[in-house]
Amino acid sequence: MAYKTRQRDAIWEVIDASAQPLTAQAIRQRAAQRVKGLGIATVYRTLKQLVEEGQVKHIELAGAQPHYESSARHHHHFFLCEKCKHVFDMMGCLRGIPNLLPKGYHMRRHEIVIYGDCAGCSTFA
Amino acid sequence: MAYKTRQRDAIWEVIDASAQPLTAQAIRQRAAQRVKGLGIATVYRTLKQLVEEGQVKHIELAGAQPHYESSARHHHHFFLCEKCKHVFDMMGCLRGIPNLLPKGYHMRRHEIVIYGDCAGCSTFA
DNA sequence: TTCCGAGTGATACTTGACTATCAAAACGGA
DNA sequence: TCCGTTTTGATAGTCAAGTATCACTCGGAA
Repeated sequence: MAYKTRQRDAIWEVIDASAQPLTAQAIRQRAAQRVKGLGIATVYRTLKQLVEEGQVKHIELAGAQPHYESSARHHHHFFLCEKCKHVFDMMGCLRGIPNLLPKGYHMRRHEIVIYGDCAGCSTFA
Repeated sequence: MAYKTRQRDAIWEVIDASAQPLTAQAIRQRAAQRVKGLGIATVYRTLKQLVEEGQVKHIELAGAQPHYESSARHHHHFFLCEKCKHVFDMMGCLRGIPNLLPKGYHMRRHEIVIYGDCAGCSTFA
Protein backbone atom coordinates (compact mmCIF):
# COMPACT_ATOMS: atom_id res chain seq x y z
CA MET A 1 0.00 0.00 0.00
CA ALA A 2 1.28 3.41 -0.98
CA TYR A 3 1.76 5.98 1.74
CA LYS A 4 1.20 9.67 1.31
CA THR A 5 4.33 11.46 2.40
CA ARG A 6 5.45 15.04 2.76
CA GLN A 7 8.34 14.35 0.40
CA ARG A 8 6.20 13.08 -2.45
CA ASP A 9 3.70 15.87 -2.00
CA ALA A 10 6.42 18.48 -2.07
CA ILE A 11 8.06 17.03 -5.18
CA TRP A 12 4.82 16.82 -7.10
CA GLU A 13 3.78 20.32 -6.10
CA VAL A 14 7.10 21.76 -7.24
CA ILE A 15 6.72 20.14 -10.66
CA ASP A 16 3.07 21.05 -10.98
CA ALA A 17 3.69 24.67 -10.04
CA SER A 18 6.61 25.25 -12.40
CA ALA A 19 6.03 26.96 -15.72
CA GLN A 20 9.17 25.37 -17.12
CA PRO A 21 10.82 21.96 -17.05
CA LEU A 22 13.15 21.42 -14.11
CA THR A 23 16.24 19.30 -13.47
CA ALA A 24 16.27 16.74 -10.69
CA GLN A 25 18.61 19.01 -8.72
CA ALA A 26 16.34 22.02 -9.17
CA ILE A 27 13.37 19.97 -8.02
CA ARG A 28 15.29 18.89 -4.97
CA GLN A 29 16.28 22.47 -4.16
CA ARG A 30 12.76 23.78 -4.37
CA ALA A 31 11.14 20.86 -2.60
CA ALA A 32 13.74 21.03 0.16
CA GLN A 33 12.33 24.39 1.14
CA ARG A 34 9.29 22.53 2.42
CA VAL A 35 10.89 19.30 3.53
CA LYS A 36 14.35 20.02 4.75
CA GLY A 37 16.90 17.26 4.41
CA LEU A 38 15.17 15.90 1.33
CA GLY A 39 17.50 13.40 -0.31
CA ILE A 40 18.31 13.19 -3.99
CA ALA A 41 17.52 9.48 -3.98
CA THR A 42 13.98 10.27 -2.91
CA VAL A 43 13.67 12.78 -5.71
CA TYR A 44 14.76 10.22 -8.30
CA ARG A 45 12.58 7.51 -6.80
CA THR A 46 9.56 9.76 -6.86
CA LEU A 47 10.29 11.03 -10.37
CA LYS A 48 10.51 7.47 -11.58
CA GLN A 49 7.13 6.63 -10.11
CA LEU A 50 5.53 9.77 -11.48
CA VAL A 51 6.92 9.06 -14.93
CA GLU A 52 5.64 5.48 -14.78
CA GLU A 53 2.21 6.72 -13.72
CA GLY A 54 2.28 9.16 -16.63
CA GLN A 55 2.04 12.25 -14.45
CA VAL A 56 5.46 13.54 -15.35
CA LYS A 57 7.49 13.61 -18.56
CA HIS A 58 11.21 13.01 -18.73
CA ILE A 59 12.71 15.45 -21.21
CA GLU A 60 16.11 14.88 -22.77
CA LEU A 61 17.61 17.52 -25.03
CA ALA A 62 21.03 17.41 -26.61
CA GLY A 63 23.29 19.81 -24.77
CA ALA A 64 21.16 20.04 -21.64
CA GLN A 65 20.76 18.02 -18.46
CA PRO A 66 17.64 15.87 -18.25
CA HIS A 67 14.58 17.84 -17.23
CA TYR A 68 11.18 16.87 -15.87
CA GLU A 69 7.77 18.49 -16.24
CA SER A 70 4.10 17.78 -15.66
CA SER A 71 2.41 15.86 -18.49
CA ALA A 72 -0.78 17.80 -17.86
CA ARG A 73 0.40 20.53 -20.18
CA HIS A 74 -0.77 21.33 -23.66
CA HIS A 75 1.31 20.04 -26.60
CA HIS A 76 4.40 22.19 -26.88
CA HIS A 77 8.08 22.22 -27.72
CA PHE A 78 11.29 23.45 -26.18
CA PHE A 79 13.80 26.22 -26.41
CA LEU A 80 17.29 25.71 -25.00
CA CYS A 81 19.28 28.84 -24.25
CA GLU A 82 22.88 28.18 -25.15
CA LYS A 83 24.06 30.85 -22.75
CA CYS A 84 22.24 30.13 -19.51
CA LYS A 85 21.39 26.50 -20.45
CA HIS A 86 17.82 26.93 -19.27
CA VAL A 87 15.02 25.09 -21.03
CA PHE A 88 11.82 26.97 -21.84
CA ASP A 89 8.47 25.79 -23.13
CA MET A 90 7.26 27.18 -26.44
CA MET A 91 3.54 26.80 -26.95
CA GLY A 92 2.25 25.92 -30.39
CA CYS A 93 3.40 23.58 -33.10
CA LEU A 94 3.87 23.44 -36.86
CA ARG A 95 1.81 21.91 -39.60
CA GLY A 96 3.30 19.69 -42.23
CA ILE A 97 5.63 17.66 -40.05
CA PRO A 98 4.48 14.35 -41.58
CA ASN A 99 5.53 15.69 -44.98
CA LEU A 100 9.11 15.19 -43.94
CA LEU A 101 8.60 11.45 -43.61
CA PRO A 102 10.02 9.23 -46.35
CA LYS A 103 7.63 6.69 -47.83
CA GLY A 104 6.77 3.80 -45.57
CA TYR A 105 7.76 5.60 -42.36
CA HIS A 106 5.19 6.03 -39.64
CA MET A 107 5.20 8.91 -37.14
CA ARG A 108 4.20 8.31 -33.54
CA ARG A 109 5.42 11.59 -32.08
CA HIS A 110 7.77 14.43 -32.82
CA GLU A 111 9.98 16.96 -31.13
CA ILE A 112 11.06 20.41 -32.19
CA VAL A 113 13.90 22.07 -30.32
CA ILE A 114 15.16 25.56 -30.95
CA TYR A 115 18.61 26.56 -29.74
CA GLY A 116 19.64 30.18 -29.23
CA ASP A 117 19.50 32.98 -26.68
CA CYS A 118 16.58 33.44 -24.32
CA ALA A 119 15.01 36.84 -23.68
CA GLY A 120 17.11 37.45 -20.58
CA CYS A 121 20.41 36.49 -22.21
CA SER A 122 19.65 38.47 -25.39
CA THR A 123 18.94 41.60 -23.40
CA PHE A 124 21.89 41.55 -21.07
CA ALA A 125 24.42 40.16 -23.49
CA MET B 1 53.02 17.67 -37.99
CA ALA B 2 49.95 15.49 -38.58
CA TYR B 3 50.54 12.06 -40.00
CA LYS B 4 48.28 10.40 -42.50
CA THR B 5 47.30 7.00 -41.19
CA ARG B 6 45.29 4.08 -42.46
CA GLN B 7 43.05 4.29 -39.39
CA ARG B 8 42.04 7.90 -39.94
CA ASP B 9 41.47 7.34 -43.63
CA ALA B 10 39.27 4.34 -42.95
CA ILE B 11 37.21 6.16 -40.32
CA TRP B 12 36.62 9.17 -42.52
CA GLU B 13 35.72 7.08 -45.52
CA VAL B 14 33.19 5.09 -43.53
CA ILE B 15 31.49 8.27 -42.36
CA ASP B 16 31.63 9.91 -45.75
CA ALA B 17 30.21 6.87 -47.51
CA SER B 18 27.28 6.34 -45.14
CA ALA B 19 23.84 7.60 -46.08
CA GLN B 20 22.83 7.63 -42.41
CA PRO B 21 24.39 8.73 -39.13
CA LEU B 22 26.44 6.06 -37.40
CA THR B 23 27.34 5.26 -33.82
CA ALA B 24 30.97 5.10 -32.73
CA GLN B 25 30.67 1.34 -32.49
CA ALA B 26 29.20 1.05 -35.98
CA ILE B 27 32.00 3.21 -37.34
CA ARG B 28 34.53 0.98 -35.64
CA GLN B 29 32.93 -2.17 -37.07
CA ARG B 30 32.92 -0.88 -40.61
CA ALA B 31 36.36 0.69 -40.49
CA ALA B 32 37.79 -2.45 -38.93
CA GLN B 33 37.04 -4.27 -42.17
CA ARG B 34 39.85 -2.26 -43.72
CA VAL B 35 42.13 -1.88 -40.74
CA LYS B 36 41.83 -4.91 -38.58
CA GLY B 37 42.44 -4.47 -34.87
CA LEU B 38 41.21 -0.89 -34.99
CA GLY B 39 40.72 0.28 -31.42
CA ILE B 40 37.72 2.14 -30.09
CA ALA B 41 40.01 4.77 -28.56
CA THR B 42 41.28 5.59 -32.02
CA VAL B 43 37.75 5.94 -33.29
CA TYR B 44 36.84 8.38 -30.52
CA ARG B 45 40.10 10.31 -30.91
CA THR B 46 39.56 10.65 -34.63
CA LEU B 47 35.90 11.58 -34.26
CA LYS B 48 36.88 14.29 -31.81
CA GLN B 49 39.35 15.75 -34.27
CA LEU B 50 36.92 15.57 -37.17
CA VAL B 51 34.23 17.29 -35.12
CA GLU B 52 36.67 20.02 -34.09
CA GLU B 53 37.68 20.53 -37.71
CA GLY B 54 33.99 20.75 -38.63
CA GLN B 55 34.07 17.76 -40.96
CA VAL B 56 31.78 15.67 -38.80
CA LYS B 57 28.69 16.42 -36.74
CA HIS B 58 27.97 14.86 -33.38
CA ILE B 59 24.26 14.04 -33.18
CA GLU B 60 22.51 13.45 -29.88
CA LEU B 61 18.89 12.41 -29.88
CA ALA B 62 16.82 11.55 -26.84
CA GLY B 63 16.37 7.81 -26.71
CA ALA B 64 19.28 6.97 -29.00
CA GLN B 65 23.00 6.51 -28.66
CA PRO B 66 25.15 9.38 -29.95
CA HIS B 67 25.62 9.26 -33.71
CA TYR B 68 28.08 10.87 -36.08
CA GLU B 69 27.72 11.98 -39.68
CA SER B 70 29.51 14.06 -42.29
CA SER B 71 28.75 17.78 -42.09
CA ALA B 72 28.96 17.99 -45.88
CA ARG B 73 25.29 17.11 -46.12
CA HIS B 74 22.38 19.36 -46.96
CA HIS B 75 20.26 20.71 -44.08
CA HIS B 76 18.07 17.90 -42.81
CA HIS B 77 16.48 16.34 -39.75
CA PHE B 78 16.23 12.93 -38.16
CA PHE B 79 13.90 10.03 -37.76
CA LEU B 80 14.42 7.60 -34.90
CA CYS B 81 12.81 4.21 -35.24
CA GLU B 82 11.56 3.13 -31.85
CA LYS B 83 11.71 -0.50 -32.83
CA CYS B 84 15.13 -0.97 -34.37
CA LYS B 85 16.60 2.20 -32.80
CA HIS B 86 18.19 3.23 -36.07
CA VAL B 87 18.50 6.89 -36.97
CA PHE B 88 17.60 8.01 -40.48
CA ASP B 89 18.05 11.31 -42.27
CA MET B 90 14.95 13.08 -43.51
CA MET B 91 15.68 15.64 -46.17
CA GLY B 92 13.78 18.92 -46.14
CA CYS B 93 12.62 21.26 -43.43
CA LEU B 94 9.60 23.27 -42.37
CA ARG B 95 8.79 26.93 -42.69
CA GLY B 96 7.56 28.96 -39.77
CA ILE B 97 9.82 27.60 -37.09
CA PRO B 98 10.73 31.09 -35.82
CA ASN B 99 7.01 31.71 -35.24
CA LEU B 100 7.21 29.41 -32.26
CA LEU B 101 9.67 31.72 -30.53
CA PRO B 102 8.37 33.84 -27.68
CA LYS B 103 9.17 37.54 -27.88
CA GLY B 104 12.78 38.41 -27.22
CA TYR B 105 14.09 34.94 -27.98
CA HIS B 106 16.65 34.50 -30.71
CA MET B 107 17.06 31.32 -32.77
CA ARG B 108 20.51 30.12 -33.78
CA ARG B 109 19.57 26.66 -34.94
CA HIS B 110 16.80 24.10 -34.62
CA GLU B 111 16.21 20.40 -34.62
CA ILE B 112 13.19 18.36 -35.62
CA VAL B 113 13.04 14.72 -34.63
CA ILE B 114 10.29 12.33 -35.57
CA TYR B 115 9.85 9.12 -33.61
CA GLY B 116 8.01 6.10 -34.98
CA ASP B 117 8.55 3.03 -37.11
CA CYS B 118 10.88 3.00 -40.07
CA ALA B 119 9.91 1.47 -43.40
CA GLY B 120 11.53 -1.85 -42.56
CA CYS B 121 9.94 -2.15 -39.14
CA SER B 122 6.51 -1.07 -40.41
CA THR B 123 6.58 -3.69 -43.13
CA PHE B 124 7.76 -6.64 -41.13
CA ALA B 125 5.89 -5.84 -37.92
C1' DT C 1 -1.13 3.67 20.98
C1' DT C 2 0.76 -0.17 18.64
C1' DC C 3 2.99 -2.24 15.04
C1' DC C 4 4.62 -3.58 10.60
C1' DG C 5 5.29 -2.65 6.00
C1' DA C 6 6.37 1.38 3.14
C1' DG C 7 9.31 5.35 2.61
C1' DT C 8 13.52 8.00 3.52
C1' DG C 9 18.45 9.61 3.45
C1' DA C 10 23.22 8.57 2.98
C1' DT C 11 26.11 6.60 0.22
C1' DA C 12 28.11 3.02 -2.52
C1' DC C 13 27.43 1.17 -6.88
C1' DT C 14 26.22 0.81 -11.90
C1' DT C 15 26.08 2.12 -16.63
C1' DG C 16 27.41 4.17 -20.88
C1' DA C 17 30.12 7.34 -23.34
C1' DC C 18 34.15 9.02 -23.56
C1' DT C 19 39.27 10.35 -22.08
C1' DA C 20 43.97 9.59 -20.14
C1' DT C 21 47.99 6.84 -19.94
C1' DC C 22 51.76 4.48 -21.79
C1' DA C 23 54.52 1.15 -24.17
C1' DA C 24 54.85 -0.27 -28.80
C1' DA C 25 54.27 0.57 -33.70
C1' DA C 26 53.90 3.54 -37.69
C1' DC C 27 55.10 8.03 -40.27
C1' DG C 28 57.85 10.37 -43.14
C1' DG C 29 61.70 13.97 -43.81
C1' DA C 30 66.66 13.77 -44.05
C1' DT D 1 67.55 3.45 -43.91
C1' DC D 2 67.53 6.23 -39.75
C1' DC D 3 65.32 8.28 -36.09
C1' DG D 4 62.62 11.68 -33.61
C1' DT D 5 57.71 12.55 -33.51
C1' DT D 6 53.09 11.12 -33.91
C1' DT D 7 49.67 7.68 -33.58
C1' DT D 8 47.88 3.48 -32.05
C1' DG D 9 45.61 -0.22 -29.07
C1' DA D 10 44.65 -1.89 -24.58
C1' DT D 11 42.93 -0.70 -20.65
C1' DA D 12 42.19 1.90 -16.56
C1' DG D 13 39.95 5.99 -15.23
C1' DT D 14 36.45 9.75 -15.33
C1' DC D 15 32.02 11.81 -15.20
C1' DA D 16 27.16 12.38 -14.76
C1' DA D 17 22.67 10.39 -14.17
C1' DG D 18 20.41 7.34 -11.99
C1' DT D 19 19.82 2.84 -8.96
C1' DA D 20 20.61 -0.45 -5.08
C1' DT D 21 21.34 -1.17 -0.31
C1' DC D 22 20.27 -0.80 4.36
C1' DA D 23 19.42 0.95 8.90
C1' DC D 24 16.27 4.04 10.55
C1' DT D 25 11.83 6.59 10.49
C1' DC D 26 7.14 7.36 9.24
C1' DG D 27 2.17 6.38 8.00
C1' DG D 28 -1.98 4.84 9.10
C1' DA D 29 -5.23 0.72 10.01
C1' DA D 30 -6.59 -1.76 13.93
